[in-house]
Amino acid sequence: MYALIDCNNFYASCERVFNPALNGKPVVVLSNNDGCVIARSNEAKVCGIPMGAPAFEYKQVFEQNNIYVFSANFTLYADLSNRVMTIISEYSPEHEIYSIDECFLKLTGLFEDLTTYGLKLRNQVLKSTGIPVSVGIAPTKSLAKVANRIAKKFTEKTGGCYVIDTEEKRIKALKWTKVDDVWGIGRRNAQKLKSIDVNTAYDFCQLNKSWVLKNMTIVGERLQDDLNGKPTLDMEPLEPRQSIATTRTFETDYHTFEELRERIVTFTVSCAEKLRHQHSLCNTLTVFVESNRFKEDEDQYTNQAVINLPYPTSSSIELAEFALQGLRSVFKKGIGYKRAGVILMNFVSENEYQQSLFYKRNEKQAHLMETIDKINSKLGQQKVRLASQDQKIHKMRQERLSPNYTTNLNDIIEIKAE
DNA sequence: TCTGGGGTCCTAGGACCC
DNA sequence: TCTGGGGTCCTAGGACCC
Repeated sequence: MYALIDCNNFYASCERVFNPALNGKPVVVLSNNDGCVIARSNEAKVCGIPMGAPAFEYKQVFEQNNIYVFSANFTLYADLSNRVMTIISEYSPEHEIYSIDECFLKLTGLFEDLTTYGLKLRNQVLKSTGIPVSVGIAPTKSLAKVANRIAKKFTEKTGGCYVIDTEEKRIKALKWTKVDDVWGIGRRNAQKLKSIDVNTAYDFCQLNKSWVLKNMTIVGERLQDDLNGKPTLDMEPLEPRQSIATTRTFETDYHTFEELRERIVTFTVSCAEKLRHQHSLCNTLTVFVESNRFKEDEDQYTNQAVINLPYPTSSSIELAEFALQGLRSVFKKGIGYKRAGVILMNFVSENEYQQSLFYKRNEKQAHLMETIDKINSKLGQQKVRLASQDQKIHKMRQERLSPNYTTNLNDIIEIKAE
């Protein structure tokens, strides 16, 4: 059996942990730049705020419904996520952290009643972290997803844990699940399926196998098997990332090369730090720039430069030089740039990689990077940085940022005695 | 005025080989 | 009129996830 543990409205729940006055109140969390809604408490969902809603369009709705609005505080969310995952991972020798707020467990050799087990897990996470989670348990991963949905939807009835352990329950659950809500069936395929009158997960499972293979590739075929109770999607081991990206939408449009340059260098350094953290070197670097697609009356332009590096590296200095080379080749005057980014890919391990006949890895720089990483991890991000980076830590709009309760001593919660 | 960010996997088609 | 056959590797773009 597999269990899927999913945090309820995770970011909104994180904001509530140290601010219990928010319990029972509608809460939304906004993306970077306070752009879009990326998390909603149940109360906010009831107010009709969709996922991804542009904040400025919903300003009135926020006010009319007394909604508590927060800028995304990813430092806080990442820290609370780690706490939740630590607890969950103690419940089984095999766990897979699927996203910041979801974790699969493989359950083998359990003697305990599964519902009891799930409820115990749920209660411990809630008690230890303040984060409410839902637990779904079933014979396959995709069915555990379905079970989780039921647990979340009918929290009062289920107590937040639902188990699919009989064929009757499986059929009933699949008939209840709309085809658009199936894990792995996105907008495109849902549309296609509905056009042939396939409306529920159950209908999808009844479909002819060759139709599924032809129209939804092997991905669809695997999903169908998995939903039919034949475990096809297994636990995936934790691997280093295959690509690392830093991309941003700017607060205003940039028109000059210099403005873009310092941002691109900072993006590159941020990617390089993550690259070194997983002990990889990269072989390919992509730089892209985009104009403001919402200003339809202005000239639109997007371009990217893909640079195949002459030797694999993780040095911020070297990568920044390549990134600037890329930026120079895509930069065009007279455009208002609204978004840009850097993507690293084609990684090799720091310890085993093909050396070049003509270039040698700069060992001095590798040591320098190690030292900079150590200083920054001790004294705070970007304390040591390249001169070509932003001179200021770049200000994005974050008007409603909550304190870093758990990661900054100055933000630690105060408890006042009467 | 304002509209996010970071990932993975699969396939078709091009370029190449003999 | 007619234009082979069988491979591999790479990449861009699509579809999906959170």
